[in-house]
Amino acid sequence: MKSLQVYRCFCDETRLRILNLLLEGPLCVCHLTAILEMEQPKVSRHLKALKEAQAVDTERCYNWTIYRLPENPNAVLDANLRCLQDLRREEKIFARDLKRRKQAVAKNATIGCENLPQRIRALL
Amino acid sequence: MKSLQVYRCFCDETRLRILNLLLEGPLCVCHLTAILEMEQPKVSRHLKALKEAQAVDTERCYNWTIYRLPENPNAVLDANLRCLQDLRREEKIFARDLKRRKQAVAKNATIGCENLPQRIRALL
DNA sequence: TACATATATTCGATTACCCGAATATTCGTC
DNA sequence: GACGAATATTCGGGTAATCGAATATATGTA
Repeated sequence: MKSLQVYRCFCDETRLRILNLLLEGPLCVCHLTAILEMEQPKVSRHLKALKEAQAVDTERCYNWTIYRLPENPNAVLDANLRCLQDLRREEKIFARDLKRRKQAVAKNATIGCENLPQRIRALL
Repeated sequence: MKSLQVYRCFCDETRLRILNLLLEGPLCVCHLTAILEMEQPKVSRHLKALKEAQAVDTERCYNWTIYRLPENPNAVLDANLRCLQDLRREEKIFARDLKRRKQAVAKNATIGCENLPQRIRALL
């Protein structure tokens, strides 16, 4: 049953935190790693689980992989993303993450911009 | 994080099927066992998990334990019970269970009534 | 008290999940 | 081709979830 996979995604605090962060917009792996203060392989593994459950979409952009919420989430995902927004008020960790997200993204308007390859940066 | 426990409840097909059945009204363990065509200890164990996550309420009634959805489900539970009603159209197993439920309950207007203690039956 | 029914719990084995550590891959620069 | 940065995967160990089988408990009857 397909919905079970979506529910399994929501069973892990790290994945809830990632989804909460993506509610504010796309992020690359390195930003997620920094915000969550976790090892990169761990973050990547959770992102893979989310991807397999179709809870996130990805876009490869040079060296970066941008993760975002799907444009047309299925009903179960959609309902629980809404719940997540309510949970922000109850669980401090979500608010903390959003605060750190703001700090991380403020440094660079474009994600990962600080390390963009020279050839690419010249185009901006 | 408390919501994780609720989500873990939804990660199991048997528990989803139980919740789907309870959307139509309370049931006792023996009816659930019959409808789901599973061993009773298995059903009881899943019911215990639902109870611990506060996804069901129980009421002891003579020899029977009646399980029902809580009157005031929390936000996550409520949202996903709604999703479950939509899932009925996508997953045949839910419709099948509802059909069997109707058959099981039709036999006895009162749940478990066929085996009610004589002293109790006299009161009806 | 002995017995029957409904339900709950325990036990042991299997499987699934999560993690840290190490390594692989991909893409761009020099 | 060598190197660096960003990301992905693999490996081994520990923990948690699930199951069937057996057993325990609770309630009522004779």
